[in-house]
Amino acid sequence: MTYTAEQKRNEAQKDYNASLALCPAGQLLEAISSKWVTLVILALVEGPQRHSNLRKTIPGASQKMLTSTLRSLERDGLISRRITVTTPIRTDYELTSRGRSLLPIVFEMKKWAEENMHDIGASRMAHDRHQLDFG
Amino acid sequence: MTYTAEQKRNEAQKDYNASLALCPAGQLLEAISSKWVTLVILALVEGPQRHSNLRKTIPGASQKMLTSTLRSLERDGLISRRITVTTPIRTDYELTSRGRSLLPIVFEMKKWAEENMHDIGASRMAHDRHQLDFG
DNA sequence: CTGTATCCTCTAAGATACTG
DNA sequence: CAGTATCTTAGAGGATACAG
Repeated sequence: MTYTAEQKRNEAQKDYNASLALCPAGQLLEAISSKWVTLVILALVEGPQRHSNLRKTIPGASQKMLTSTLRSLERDGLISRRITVTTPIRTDYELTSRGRSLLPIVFEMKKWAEENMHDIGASRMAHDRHQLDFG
Repeated sequence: MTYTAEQKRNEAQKDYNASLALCPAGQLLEAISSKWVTLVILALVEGPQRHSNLRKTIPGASQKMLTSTLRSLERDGLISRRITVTTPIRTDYELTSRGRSLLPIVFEMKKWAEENMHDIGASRMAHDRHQLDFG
């Protein structure tokens, strides 16, 4: 049985993905770059927040997404969860020191996003219009 | 017709998503945080690269994903594409100045990821083991 | 070499309802 | 209030074949 160059390349890809998955950065970038991670971290900058409070602060996230984002961050040791067994129950989320070590990056991303939002919007429109004309 | 508090909250969410989508940061974070964006940008740090070269540098990405990532970055004005009409055809991708303005952030993310990869791996294992025992 | 088009699968994520 | 479970669906992404 023979392979084309294309097929060989596909095999190489599979091997690569199976073993190292991605470059060192890649693994964590996925964890950090989830749609809501940055927003949750920013919401916790000022201090511990209750679950219900986070929902108000980040109305774009469904409860399901919020919970799963929080679980994921907890698993990675970026936030901690403290439960107070009252009725009704109460839970507070807080950045760990490792979570706080991400703050400089998160702030920079926020800053960059705010500074470039306008221009990127313009680029997109220009690009899309060009697609309409010639695409 | 009456609504429960839960339903009202869901409605509020929809409105929010429909109008502002997300906070200023959110819009762009999605663009930046795609699985391959960081890797492509890092691959272009040293200078322009051909399509085939990028495939070699980032073997984890299928051609489809690579192309669509490149298109997305081009649309946002973060990279430029120059085509040379020879046979076979040749295309080179290069960071624009706006793309280069992302480099400090990308480097910091890479650095953070490398520094914390080990500890986060440990946290995950501990967390997962706990789940097995008590979850 | 660089890309597009097709098909197909599988997961992310929303809606909803329910438990402690 | 905080969280889980279930159902369902849109879309991301892989495999493959083809085109300029």
